[in-house]
Amino acid sequence: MNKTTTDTREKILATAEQLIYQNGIHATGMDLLVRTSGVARKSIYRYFVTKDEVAEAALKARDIRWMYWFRTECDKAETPQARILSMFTVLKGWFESEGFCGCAFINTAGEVGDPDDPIRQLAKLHKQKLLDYTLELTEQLNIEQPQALAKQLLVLIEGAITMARVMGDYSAADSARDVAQLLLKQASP
Amino acid sequence: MNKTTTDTREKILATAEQLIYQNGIHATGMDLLVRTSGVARKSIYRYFVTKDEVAEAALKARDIRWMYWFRTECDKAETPQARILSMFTVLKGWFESEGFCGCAFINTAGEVGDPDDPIRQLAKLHKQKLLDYTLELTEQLNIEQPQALAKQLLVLIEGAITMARVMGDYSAADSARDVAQLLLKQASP
DNA sequence: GACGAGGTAGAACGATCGTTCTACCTTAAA
DNA sequence: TTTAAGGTAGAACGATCGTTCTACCTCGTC
Repeated sequence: MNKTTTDTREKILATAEQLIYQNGIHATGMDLLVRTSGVARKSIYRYFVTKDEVAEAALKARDIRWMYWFRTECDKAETPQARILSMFTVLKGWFESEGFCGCAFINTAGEVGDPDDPIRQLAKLHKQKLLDYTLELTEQLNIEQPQALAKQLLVLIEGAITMARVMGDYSAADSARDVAQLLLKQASP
Repeated sequence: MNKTTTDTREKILATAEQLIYQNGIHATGMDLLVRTSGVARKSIYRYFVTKDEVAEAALKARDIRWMYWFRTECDKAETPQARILSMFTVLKGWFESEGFCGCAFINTAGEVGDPDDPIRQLAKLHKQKLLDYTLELTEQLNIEQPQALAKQLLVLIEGAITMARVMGDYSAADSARDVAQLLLKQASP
């Protein structure tokens, strides 16, 4: 594969990811994608059969990038407890970062009614990955029920993200963190 | 105002609410609304200037109806503690009810990019009402910081709803309930 | 030097969108 | 009985949607 070809493909995906994240799938037209990316219509349809395929690929890319970013940020903390708590400070940093529009997968899942739609499956998979990570962290605690705690932590994470998006209340991350701290104290006394 | 006129208006709103809840605002076209409601195009535009106005009115109606339902369901419990915990069993009943598609306001907020859009403001207002209610409940506990607990409870509620919608995991309500129970025990020993 | 692959610009297609308009029916009040 | 208001059915408008097509440019390779 040529260098310029991957460049074009990357440019399409990066632009689509940004546009979809900001405005959603429905509101992101091919015309806007062409204009914003600077890539010709024909070139887009060379790499992707349909618009939905572009959206799917863009969200897949975001899934990988976001998960990698979140993991590496949280893994910087040294103890298992600190890693769990740092999830919420990392989240707050995300909320306060420029261009924050909530979770792309919660948002796009909201505008797709069909549960069998590939977009919905992508969103579910993304959250499953996040649950896997929280489970990874809780298993480092050597507690009795790491699964139960992991799920409770995911509830807190999703709640904080949703409140940040819908209410614009970024301090929801702090509230979630406080609850997480209590959960940790309760789990390993 | 005539009887038939309010009937027509109600039919429009009820149908729009259902369609928007299931498929989102963008995916709900006027053609589908006309066909599903059985109300003529001209009649719809007699009551509403634009489609956005229909969506706004439909969501406003849903806000009132949902909040009333949620309050009355939760208020059935007799003690303040029980009312707080019952929020999560009520939520689980909602998740398992037929046609559940998550929270209409989280969903629609996801497909509207502009934070100043009336739909976004409606979503924010809805969650504010929910926070007001949780605060109402926590204030009945006679604890030190009812506001902090109310916000933590809202995080749990939003997290459970989001997990139910995105992951299809309705037992998230149970996880949230367990955490709430711990919070209650911690708040008023 | 010819050539095919991959790029750009933009016209154009049919479908669908929100919206308006015409034409006719029903009903309660003047 | 006439009239005006509110209802229905559906054609039709312009705009925009996703998609395809034509025409031309720019390369590295045989």
